[in-house]
Amino acid sequence: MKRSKQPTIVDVASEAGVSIATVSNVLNRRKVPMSPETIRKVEEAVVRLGYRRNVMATNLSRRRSYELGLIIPHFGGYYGRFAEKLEQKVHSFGYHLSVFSAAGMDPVIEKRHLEHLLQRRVDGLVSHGLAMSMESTQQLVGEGTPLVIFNGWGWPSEIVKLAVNLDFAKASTEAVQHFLANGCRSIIYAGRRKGMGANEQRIKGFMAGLGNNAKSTVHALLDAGELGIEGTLEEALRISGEQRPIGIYTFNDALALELLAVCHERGIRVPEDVQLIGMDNELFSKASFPSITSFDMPVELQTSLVAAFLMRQIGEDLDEENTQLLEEYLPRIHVHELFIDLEMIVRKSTTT
DNA sequence: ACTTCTCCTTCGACCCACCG
DNA sequence: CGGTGGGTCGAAGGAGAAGT
Repeated sequence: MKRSKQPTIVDVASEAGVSIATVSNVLNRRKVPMSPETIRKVEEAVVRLGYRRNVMATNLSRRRSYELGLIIPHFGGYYGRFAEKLEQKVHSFGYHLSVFSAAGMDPVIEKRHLEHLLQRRVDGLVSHGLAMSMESTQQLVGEGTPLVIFNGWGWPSEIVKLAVNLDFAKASTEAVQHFLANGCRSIIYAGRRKGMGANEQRIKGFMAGLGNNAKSTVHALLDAGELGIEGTLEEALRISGEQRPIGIYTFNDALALELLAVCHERGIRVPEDVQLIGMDNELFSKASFPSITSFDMPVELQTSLVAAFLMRQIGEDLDEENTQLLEEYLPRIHVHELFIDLEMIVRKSTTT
């Protein structure tokens, strides 16, 4: 399909009767002194010809693409919100964000996305800690592409300069302590996918929350992916025996909601017999009956930090607000990981 | 097979007229 | 002569097309 030639800066210059550089100055460099007459001629020519800047040529000239890449596990829930917020943040710096999903961690697709982003000469990359392999990340960093990881634990410092992580471990500790304070005599963690970083963090925090109560309190770590929803509830009931109430802390709100539905089906009372705490603070956790206690994900703060740090790595000037943000948070980095607190939203699933 | 041109824009270097 | 305003010039950039 051959397209008719679009007007270029050359056409505008010829139409306005000035040089190409003058057109460029009028359109982009307002600080260069120019007569009002020249500005008027150029602007009129632009309108007459319907000129639109050619971004590819601009990038070629600037040796920058002003494009950033984001790789996330999928587009749902928290990740969708993260992408939307980050898009807004980087846009305020004059950057465009291209978002890709890792499509269930398929290494072939991951490589294809990565290659595509590199061919597009992205100026920086943001990746979820699970969405990219160590090998791909190493390649990226080796080529000098600035990279910020979010929700990635245990990455080697020589690869990752900063990982902006939500403190799932701390939140999980808080969840367990909330159950204990509510008098739960059995506490269960229902997770997803063994070996996943975010899951491991939750388990770590879960055990820390039990602390000295680990011996006296019935507790277990279940894999809901393996057991299924019904199987998870059955196993929780079996392990708990006569101990009530049972506190079930789930990997996310979706899982908590599914468990809630099964409890309703079986006539198990929530929160009297089973208490539930989810994660993500999805809209439905507030709308369900009873509403589900959950943790709010500070996406606003997390994306602000990711954007500000990435911009600093790229060499962009930060405004006062972003400078202050980095000054406040960067001293809190441990090795290269920054932890952000989640806020527990207590609802009816844990209050009698 | 190899070299040169073309695409389009930016930006530092440079030019010229004018003024005090 | 030096400073300033209002411009222009030309190199650079990566990759595909065109020319030799």
